[in-house]
Amino acid sequence: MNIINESPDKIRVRFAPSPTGYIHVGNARTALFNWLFARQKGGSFVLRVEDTDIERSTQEYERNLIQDLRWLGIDWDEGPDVGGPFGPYRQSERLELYHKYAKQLLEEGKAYYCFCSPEELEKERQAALSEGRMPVYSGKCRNIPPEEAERRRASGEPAAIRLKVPEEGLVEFDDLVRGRVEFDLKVIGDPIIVRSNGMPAYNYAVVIDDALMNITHVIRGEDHVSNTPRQILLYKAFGWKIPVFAHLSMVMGKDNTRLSKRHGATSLDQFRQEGVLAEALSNYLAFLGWSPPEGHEVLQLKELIKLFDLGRVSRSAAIFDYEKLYWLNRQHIKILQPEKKLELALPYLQQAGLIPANPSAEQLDWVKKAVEVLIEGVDKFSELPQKFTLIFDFGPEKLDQEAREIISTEKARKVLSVFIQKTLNLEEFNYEIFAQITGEIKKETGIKGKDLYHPIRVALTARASGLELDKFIPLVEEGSKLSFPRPILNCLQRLKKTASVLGL
RNA sequence: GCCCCUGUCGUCUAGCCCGGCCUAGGACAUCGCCCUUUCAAGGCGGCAACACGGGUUCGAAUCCCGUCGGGGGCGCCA
Repeated sequence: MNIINESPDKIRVRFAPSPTGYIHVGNARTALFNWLFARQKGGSFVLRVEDTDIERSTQEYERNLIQDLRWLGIDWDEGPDVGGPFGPYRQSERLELYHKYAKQLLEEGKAYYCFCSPEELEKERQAALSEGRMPVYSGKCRNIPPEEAERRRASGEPAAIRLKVPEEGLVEFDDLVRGRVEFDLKVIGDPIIVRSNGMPAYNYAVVIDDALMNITHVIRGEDHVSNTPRQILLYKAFGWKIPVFAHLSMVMGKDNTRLSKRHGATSLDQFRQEGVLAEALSNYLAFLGWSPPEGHEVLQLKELIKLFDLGRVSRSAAIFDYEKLYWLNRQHIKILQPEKKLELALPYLQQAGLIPANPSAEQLDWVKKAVEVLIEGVDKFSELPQKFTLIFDFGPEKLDQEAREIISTEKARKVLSVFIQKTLNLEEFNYEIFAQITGEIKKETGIKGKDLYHPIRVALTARASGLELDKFIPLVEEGSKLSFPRPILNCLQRLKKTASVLGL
């Protein structure tokens, strides 16, 4: 084994995804828990790429993986892109290692060649299943003399390598989140460690890698608990130190099935594109199955590191709640600096064609103010362009039902005709003028409050709801002076249009 | 089917290990009220859970057994 100049009891964890697609939030949560644990304990976090499934692994997926994890806020001390003393960090580059140790097991008589065909094995499996037994390899090739096995291999017969597992006994381990877990060896057959194509099997490669990389704590999904005894058996066969295991419960969709595209966004990439903040997503992910002793829920990564505790991780599966994620996102958006909000909002507004690709300083300044007020109550940045239509779109000719009702009353007609009359000959408009005029109307007609302001809102925005008018008016006035791809009408222009549409 | 894990409000969970402080706490969602120049945001309040059945005990969400439900696994996938 590698002897590296590092304190032997230093905590080392790893995240070992296979680059076969975009990274799923469930995996991201596993990565996050590993990372939080490592960072809190002053340990090392290793990224290892499990790309032995040549059919499905690609370089591009690996790049995405790295990019997505970085975006989330996770970094690693060792990995395929940054190197490290225990490399290489891609399984496809560690093939000789697997062969070397497989050979060792073979020589020690702890492993053997298996010549059973996949079809044959499948038949046995089906038979066991239909008889209500756990499918366990029969051990048929277990006692083929090594010389004979060698001969058959030399003649070109395909062979896999299996680990010899004791026939009786118990494999047990103390899981950091689930406590003691036991498996009867009777339900564990001799697992294949090297496939007949020469590639290592997953259960074998992880053990070699984890052991050689000095991984002390294996934190992974619950779907691996039944792999654990096989892996422990391998550690024992080599006489290696067995790491501490911690199995995290699964992340489910609303219908209690594994979270999938059907349920909505599931990859980090999708959430990023939607405009969910990385800090909101990591915050939410951390709270799936874990909670700090004190009730605070809106936390930054730094605080999560401080508070995280594997012992407080829940053992039952958690349902991914988009509503709560969006709530957390709103909370994190709220505490962002205005400059940051602008930076994040801009791409969405540009893509919607509202803001030019190279905006002027004045335009940027205006957008910053607009974002500041329009982002209120927005779940994710992708919803922002829709909010901006309040400013950019003005269509009094196509009012919705609610707006139409508001301006259809006697009082509303009165307010509007007076208001429009008083603005008819104005050269400019601003909130002070607005306040003065509404004050006059109140005095002259006795109409006030909702009856007064609501119709004016509709006249100015062509909608029943939106921003407060004291925010809306300055924003529109200022914006109308800047040349946007889609020009913003100022208040007086809006009023004229409304007047003509309504025949006032 | 077999093996493993798991079961507190609709959801995430606190409490469980070390029984009484639990008439079970918080958050999201939902409902209502307040605030208000609409809506939202915000503030306040309401509704809402110990899966079920047996034990053990003076006393059980907490300990034990069983039932039922949910999830995971049972590959020459990872």
